[in-house]
Amino acid sequence: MRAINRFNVLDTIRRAGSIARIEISDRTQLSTTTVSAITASLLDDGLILARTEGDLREAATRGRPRVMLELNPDAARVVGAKIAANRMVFVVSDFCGEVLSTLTLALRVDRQPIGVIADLIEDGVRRCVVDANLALDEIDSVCLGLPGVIEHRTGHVRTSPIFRETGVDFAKEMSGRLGVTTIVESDAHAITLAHHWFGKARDLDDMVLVSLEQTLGLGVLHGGQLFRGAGGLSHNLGDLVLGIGPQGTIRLASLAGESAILGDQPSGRFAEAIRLGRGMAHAKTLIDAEDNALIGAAIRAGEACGMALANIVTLFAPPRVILVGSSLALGQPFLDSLREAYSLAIPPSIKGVTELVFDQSTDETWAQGAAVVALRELYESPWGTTGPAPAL
Amino acid sequence: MRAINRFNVLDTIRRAGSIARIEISDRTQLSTTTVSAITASLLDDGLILARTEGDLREAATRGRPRVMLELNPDAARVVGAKIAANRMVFVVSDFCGEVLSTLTLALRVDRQPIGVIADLIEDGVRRCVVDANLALDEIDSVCLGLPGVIEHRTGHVRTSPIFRETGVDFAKEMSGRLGVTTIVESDAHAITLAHHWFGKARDLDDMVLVSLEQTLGLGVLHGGQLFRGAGGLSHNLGDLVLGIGPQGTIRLASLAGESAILGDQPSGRFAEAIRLGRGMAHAKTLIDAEDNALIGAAIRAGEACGMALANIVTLFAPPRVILVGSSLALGQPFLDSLREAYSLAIPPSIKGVTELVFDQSTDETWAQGAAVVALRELYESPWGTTGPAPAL
DNA sequence: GTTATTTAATTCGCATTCCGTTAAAAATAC
DNA sequence: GTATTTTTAACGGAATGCGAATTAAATAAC
Repeated sequence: MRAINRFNVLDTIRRAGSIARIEISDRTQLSTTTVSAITASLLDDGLILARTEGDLREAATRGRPRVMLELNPDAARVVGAKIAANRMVFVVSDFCGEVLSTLTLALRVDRQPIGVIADLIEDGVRRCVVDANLALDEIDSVCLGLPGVIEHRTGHVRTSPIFRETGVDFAKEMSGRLGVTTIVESDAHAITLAHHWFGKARDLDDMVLVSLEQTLGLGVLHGGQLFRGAGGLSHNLGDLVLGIGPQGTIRLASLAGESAILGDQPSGRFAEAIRLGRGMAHAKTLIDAEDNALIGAAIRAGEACGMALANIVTLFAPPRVILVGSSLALGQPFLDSLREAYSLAIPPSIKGVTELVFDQSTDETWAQGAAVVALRELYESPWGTTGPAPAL
Repeated sequence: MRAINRFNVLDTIRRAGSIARIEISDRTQLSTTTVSAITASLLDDGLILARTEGDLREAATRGRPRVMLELNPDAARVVGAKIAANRMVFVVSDFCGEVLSTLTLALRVDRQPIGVIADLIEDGVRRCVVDANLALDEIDSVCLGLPGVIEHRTGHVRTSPIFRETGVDFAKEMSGRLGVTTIVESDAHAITLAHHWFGKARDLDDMVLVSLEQTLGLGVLHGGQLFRGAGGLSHNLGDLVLGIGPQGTIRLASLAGESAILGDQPSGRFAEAIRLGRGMAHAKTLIDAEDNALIGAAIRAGEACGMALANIVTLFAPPRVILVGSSLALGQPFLDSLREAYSLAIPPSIKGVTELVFDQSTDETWAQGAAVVALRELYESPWGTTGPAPAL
């Protein structure tokens, strides 16, 4: 009981960023007495801080000025990471989700043995922590966001484009190496929470995010919680079947995956750009130069995505869908055909329910999302009402 | 707080059917003291009953015998209904979900004006209540399960094959006519809860149900709760897009809907059978007689369903999928091609996660599911942990 | 037939937590 | 200084939940 109220107060403070006790009691429907008791205990535990100035009401109010409460950034530190096939981005973040240090490693890791990848990640985490002037034992939790199908609950990576192996118990592997609790999560889920806390879904507890990267991922937020399949399984949109062709099933990934758009030849015109993680940017310049083959690929990919998107909206009917990922960089041809296919495929009965939003986040945002996953586990919401955060 | 525990105790009793206090305290982790207090209040309110005999342990145990507690069937009565295009089925059920009376009306209502349909439903409800030797004012709640896209929260019917109009506020309409709180819910959601309480998902809090009737519907159970879209919107699987053909999008309904399988000619060979609601049964006899046109249609429908099913499993990754609905009556050709297309389309990464279960429930089960929807509202789960019920 | 044993359920007393009210303290505007 | 507003503190009352002891009801043992 106390735990619930305590969490609600803490969560209210987080959402508001900075808030007076009276306001907390207003929003949580708790008496000022109780709020005072709980905030006193939170202050005691060092989870929040009091600031004498900062009352945002009209400067000229009489009466005792409000004491603003806010999260204590130093209450915890976590590391979030986005692990992609050709780059890794790490952030160290404080208890508020604010980034303390960033590290980007541009290197191609896919198809390396697990041990090598784990080595590189371990290295990145350690370096990023040092960059933040911290030691690893000051880190409370680490969360790695990877592409693929991941069982969050068990930390099992069922399949991932960056692993040769399937069924890797990666959370255990990394926890052992780092000596810090390590969570493994789908990168799409991470960016979904990032948008919920800081981005374009701050105002919503229900939404869907589609990530168009090397892998096509999905994040569904329902009642402020990530919707996970059995065992906390993440979704892999690329596995969606769009039809049956002459040589078997046609999956979304084969039309709209990175390699489908850019071509998969190891010695092709993109090989070098892709290796450097600049495939999509390079593609964009070629499209601007009216490279018809590429424009065609982008249009086909957009159509496939639009159709898949319509199906997802049919199933989830969210008020908002956020599209993110490197493929957005393809620009007009891709986006226009996506939008067109979407509006063609969306059934009339739910037209107008869903709003499409495109967002080109930096990789840092993805890593920050992973940090949010870690923070949410620390917050340990008893009844899971973690909601949006303040405008930064 | 008390409300939570009270609900949990009540729910535990419902799931167990018959259970001693000590066992409740075991399962709920509440102290025997608290359980005693709560059960006393439940007994006082007439929601549960005590039975001296019925201790199921080995007959020869020493000690004070257990007093078994069970739901009081008379604590509430609800009406559940399945409204389909060519028939209506009503049940009156008690507080346990047990059926007290049934009424089936075989009549074609689709495309009638709202007023006519409402008249017929009102009539059916009233007659079924009388059949149960009850008066309407002894009914606590009514729930109507209809096909289509329905906003449970508002009682709005966005689209339904049985209504000419769109955007009908049907809950309000029927509440007014009956003078009883009336809930409107998707028929697929109703049968989903029926399976959760009484059927093939008693042991699961997470599962997906696909209903293959005139309309193709979906029910997703997540943490013991129905997963609803924005505004409690129900899903319409028939709107899923399977590809783009020469004349626009190809939707699942156009391949696997009832009219797609049976043909849509008003004067066709099925016209009469369909009108009588025996379309699928008739089709089955023709298939058994090796009617190739129909077998072909069934196979195409099965393939389309299997593919759509694989996509749904890709998105939700439930441990079990239950398939229900009249189309299952088509038999081998349909089921085999469905299974084949499914196993072809299911991505290897989640192979083995999901178990397919086919179930040919009677219409009464659907109506019973609607009754469960009504009962759940009465139970008013504070934290929504309503789970499975005992084998009957 | 009486007593001991075992198990189930209830009663009693205690601790916690919350709320409401009231009062006091703090801090500022007028 | 006085008025105003926020925050803290204190007391009483109410609800809840738990542990320990007690009662209840049956069987086993003698």
